[in-house]
Amino acid sequence: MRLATWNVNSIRTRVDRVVDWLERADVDVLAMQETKCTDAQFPMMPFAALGYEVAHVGLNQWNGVAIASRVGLEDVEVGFTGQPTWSSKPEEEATAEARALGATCGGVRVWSLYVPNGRTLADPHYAYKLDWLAALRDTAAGWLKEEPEKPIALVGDWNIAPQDEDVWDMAVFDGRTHVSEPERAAFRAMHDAQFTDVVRPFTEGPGIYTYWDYTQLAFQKRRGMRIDFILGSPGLAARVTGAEIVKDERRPKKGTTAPSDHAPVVVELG
DNA sequence: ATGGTGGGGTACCCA
Repeated sequence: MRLATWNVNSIRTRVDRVVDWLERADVDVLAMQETKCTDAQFPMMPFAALGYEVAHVGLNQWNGVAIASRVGLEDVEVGFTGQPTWSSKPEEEATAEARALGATCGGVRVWSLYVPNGRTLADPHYAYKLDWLAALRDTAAGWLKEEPEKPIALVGDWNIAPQDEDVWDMAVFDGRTHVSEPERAAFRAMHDAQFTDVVRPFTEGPGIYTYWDYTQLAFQKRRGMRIDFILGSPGLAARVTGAEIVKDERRPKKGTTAPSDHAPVVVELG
């Protein structure tokens, strides 16, 4: 089974590129972030034509997460049921932001996650980001307490560069979000909760990224960030046989729409 | 040069 995550930056704009990649990538499950549409606006037909079922949550033009699967799509769940401390915001607001969608696909519990950006260290969104991550850790740890062997994948845009080598120039990021110590501690805490990065062992840096800013020719200048991750529970990590970052999908192509600013990340499970 | 490029929308906000 091949499981992928991709921040698509608007599925309505990008659907042709996403579906074109799916046709070639032999991916069974694709988690998407930043779909930027409502459920009614999500372009289901191109996915259905390739044999994928899709679950989506997005209540407005911001955010929105989805899971497309051709190996079953069961127990679809928005946010974390039974976790009122899911975020520092009221539950209905957190749901409206549509940052987490779970489903069981081919026996694997998959969560498509769009971690809050944080904006700046002084912004209330930064505190919200840390609260969100703490709630995610506590919730995920609870799942493993119930079922230690359960294969669970926490995939998506984490908006954290956990190591210095995960950004093209640490000096540029001094004092900014994504590299701050509290954010990195939150990412390490996921590992302490037994959810480990299953992609990095197959894609060692430095210079290996999943995101390149649209501005200042960042992609052409190889100025990127590694912020998209697949974290696996022990039961999932034991099955991983390979992983890749599909950098080619970040490349502009003549005669087609612009690429997303993120590349897909894929993990292979035995 | 306080820029650049994208997406959402239709005035700017967000990444």
